[in-house]
Amino acid sequence: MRFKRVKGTRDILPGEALARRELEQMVYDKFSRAGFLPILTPTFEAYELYQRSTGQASDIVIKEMYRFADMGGRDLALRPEATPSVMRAVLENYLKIPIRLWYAMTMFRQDKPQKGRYREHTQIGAEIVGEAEPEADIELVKLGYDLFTEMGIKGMYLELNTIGCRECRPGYTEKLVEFLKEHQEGLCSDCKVRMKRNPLRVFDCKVKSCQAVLKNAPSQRVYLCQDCRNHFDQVKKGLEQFSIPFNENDRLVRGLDYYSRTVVEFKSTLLGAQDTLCGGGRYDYLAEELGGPSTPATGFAFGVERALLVSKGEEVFDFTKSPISLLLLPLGDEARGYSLQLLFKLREAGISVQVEFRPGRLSRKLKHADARNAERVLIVGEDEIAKARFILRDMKTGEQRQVTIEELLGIPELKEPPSLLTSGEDQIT
RNA sequence: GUGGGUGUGGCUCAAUUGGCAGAGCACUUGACUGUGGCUCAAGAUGUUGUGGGUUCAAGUCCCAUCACCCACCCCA
Repeated sequence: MRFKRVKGTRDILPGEALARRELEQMVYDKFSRAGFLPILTPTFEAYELYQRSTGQASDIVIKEMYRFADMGGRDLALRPEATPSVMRAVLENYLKIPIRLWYAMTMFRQDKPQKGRYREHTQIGAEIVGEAEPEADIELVKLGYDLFTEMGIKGMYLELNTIGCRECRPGYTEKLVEFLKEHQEGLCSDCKVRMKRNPLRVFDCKVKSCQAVLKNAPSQRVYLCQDCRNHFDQVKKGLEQFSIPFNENDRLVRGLDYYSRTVVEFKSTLLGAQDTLCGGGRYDYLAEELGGPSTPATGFAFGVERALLVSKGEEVFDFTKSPISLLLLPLGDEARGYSLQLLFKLREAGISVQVEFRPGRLSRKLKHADARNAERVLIVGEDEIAKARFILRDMKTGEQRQVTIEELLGIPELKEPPSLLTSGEDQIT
């Protein structure tokens, strides 16, 4: 029985895995320097956590969660996103706020897979918990912007909006619903449902007739309270001050229920209709929703697979070409055991080295060595062991000479870290 | 949930109006018993996604089904 991977999941082969490590290292450095601490939360949580935070009006909760019962009858779900877990962890562990946290964790959503979208995917995110100031939003956006710039994200642009707070949003949604009701006949069936559940989401609709109706919809701008207006103005001012280009888009809402005030999306023109690379915003009420004290917070998260897709494109390291710095070629049974000892000795000295144990004549072994991209080989035969002098052959030039183990340890090139990464044409997909 | 596309050796793809399932790459072995890359020779690899139907005959035509890819919705 040959098995296949489950729909929407992927095997991340060495080439891509290496690229991801490189990315994670970069992110780690950047976040650490900005005072963000790493956090890891469980892969599954109580279903209710997401229901209460991500929201009953979100598509994620309505139809995309992996929900299951464990043997104790607990109602659980694989995490579809991390923010609720992070906030839950902050509250549950009474972490001292303010605190800056970041994570790189897998997420699970049961939607239909396509390019750059998988049922299991990795998100890297950052959260500032306990700071209500617009500067926290600015800091975060700047952090993301620098990160994506450094990654070489192509066609990147940024959309920004505010969706008000609990003071001013109700007044606005009332007006919006009023308007939508008047123009109900022009709306698609989905929007009619959204109108009742989460009216702001109608702005997400791509149906042309709906967009036509929405063209004349009241703008939230007009209804913002003074505090929200100030907050938004300051965020915008900050971004301008630090030369971060953005489009102000009063149609940008977000798919999740917990957002308030600032919402932001990083997009790439390379991604087509599902162009969102990174999403985030402020969620000042989430802590209270989860039974904690009033705790303002703001954060963002991006999909690693998607980010890699728009930074490196289809190009990824070709791991089949990753070289072997030194390969030992034992000849004969006795030489195999000897080579293993030698292998460990050389490794302890910091040399990157492997052994070809498979049987065969020297010519066959050399052929294998070549196929494995060995840069040098060391021939370990009975004669060499007896004389304690081995033949070191440069596979590129074909030059070879006799060396003792002491001489081998003194060759500086062998101590250089292995260069596993060779750029190639291997496919991400 | 909706729409489109593709399924043939490990990989990339051929196969005429329906007529013996093929090539290139990769792989194995040998020429070469301790010196690779080049060359030459030989070899292995398939339920043509699956099930049914039409036919003397189906990779090819028809029906069904599955898988994967792409797009929509939504999201990262």
